[in-house]
Amino acid sequence: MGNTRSSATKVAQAVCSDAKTPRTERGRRTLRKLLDAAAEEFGEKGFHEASVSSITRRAGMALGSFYTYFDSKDALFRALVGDMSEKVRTSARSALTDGMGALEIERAALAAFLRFAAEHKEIYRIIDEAEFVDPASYRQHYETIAARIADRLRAGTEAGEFRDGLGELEAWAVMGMNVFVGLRYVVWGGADIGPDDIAAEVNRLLAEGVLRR
Amino acid sequence: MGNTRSSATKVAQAVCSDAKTPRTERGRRTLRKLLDAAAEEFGEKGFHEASVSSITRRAGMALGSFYTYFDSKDALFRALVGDMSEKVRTSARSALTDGMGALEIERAALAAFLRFAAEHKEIYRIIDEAEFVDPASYRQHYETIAARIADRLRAGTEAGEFRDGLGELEAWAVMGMNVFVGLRYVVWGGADIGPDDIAAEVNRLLAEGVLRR
DNA sequence: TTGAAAGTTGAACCACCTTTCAAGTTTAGA
DNA sequence: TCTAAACTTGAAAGGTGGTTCAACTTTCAA
Repeated sequence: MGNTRSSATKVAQAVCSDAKTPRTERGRRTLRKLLDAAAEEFGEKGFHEASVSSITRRAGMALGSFYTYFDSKDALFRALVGDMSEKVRTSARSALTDGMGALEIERAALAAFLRFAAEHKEIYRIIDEAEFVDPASYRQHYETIAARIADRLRAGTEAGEFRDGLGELEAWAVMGMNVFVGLRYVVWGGADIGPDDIAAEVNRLLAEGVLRR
Repeated sequence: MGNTRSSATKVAQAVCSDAKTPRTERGRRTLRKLLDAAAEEFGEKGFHEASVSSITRRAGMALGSFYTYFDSKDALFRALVGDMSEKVRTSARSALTDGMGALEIERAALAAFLRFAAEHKEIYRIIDEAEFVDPASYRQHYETIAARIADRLRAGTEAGEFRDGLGELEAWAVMGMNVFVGLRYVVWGGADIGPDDIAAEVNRLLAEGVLRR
């Protein structure tokens, strides 16, 4: 199932600030089960409707075990936000390969993000709810992504492919586009358009804008 | 204080589906006080941290009076989302005047939205939290705004100012830009850039995109 | 083999906060 | 003025669900 020693260890590192680090392999497996169950539960119900007892029930363990791994329901949520936030960033980065042009990079990053969102619709609810449960992580999530987009835009300008004057503000605008089309066409669904087609159309808007020429 | 008979009546109509319509002028004033106190409380604390007793304390009335006007804390929140949602739409529309070009309309609508957000930073938290407390209103809020943007884009195309191929997807992208720059530069603040300058820069991005020419 | 550390268990505690209600006060129109 | 309806009041009921804890089981290294 992919719960090898190394992947479980990675989990423990990623969430170490909020989870009590397990000492044994059994503990690492239990922590992973807890995080997976929590992602489902928080994704379906939201933070406040979700209950610790329901999460442990999903994970197939007793209520009390929860507090071996987390100090509180809040701490679990924080750990999960960090976990998810890293996954989102990783998914976009892994889609980029050498030799891509600046515009192509934006298209590929968006398509990868949309595919990831399709597989993990719960990220929207979890990241969005962090605004209320864990504001610091919420800010950090978006600021980190915006910084990365801003870097890519500047690189595009330096490569002569993009115009001048692209900075942080444009990065936030690009991020907003990506997030909102993902919400509408991937999370909500109902329109017959796949990640690649969405990315292509948004990419055209990003490239040339709306003005007729 | 602006609580004239006619404005209080308007309130009662706007929230009628969730509030119990007051019969007297005193009742309308009390309902308005409740909505204002709730906007503050929900804006500061979020739905779940906010308490009915704290809201009535802010509004300067007894706890029990709350249930004269709303069936539940949820009903109050729904009423408030409807109230806020309408205010956002009104603010953008009121900035548009006859004779504006299509691109200028987008700039003016964004600037007006940003000014409104600066005056009512709580709208972000309230609308965002509707995703969890009142999903139907959340969807409706964004779908309504997206539909309006899509109409404006189509009008721009018909007027020959915008290119072809602008539809719902582009409308969601535009809305995403606007929401995210508002979050970053107005709600979070910290950068010395005002609504008009933000709107101008986003407008350039929308007009011509990022490609060098 | 063995014992100390790690992990598991679930009943019970308890703090919090929404909602109710019956009694009192104010308003508005006849 | 007078009375029925509208509105106000705040103590207390009642439910929910996070958190604790002490006894029990499993793991692992010496």
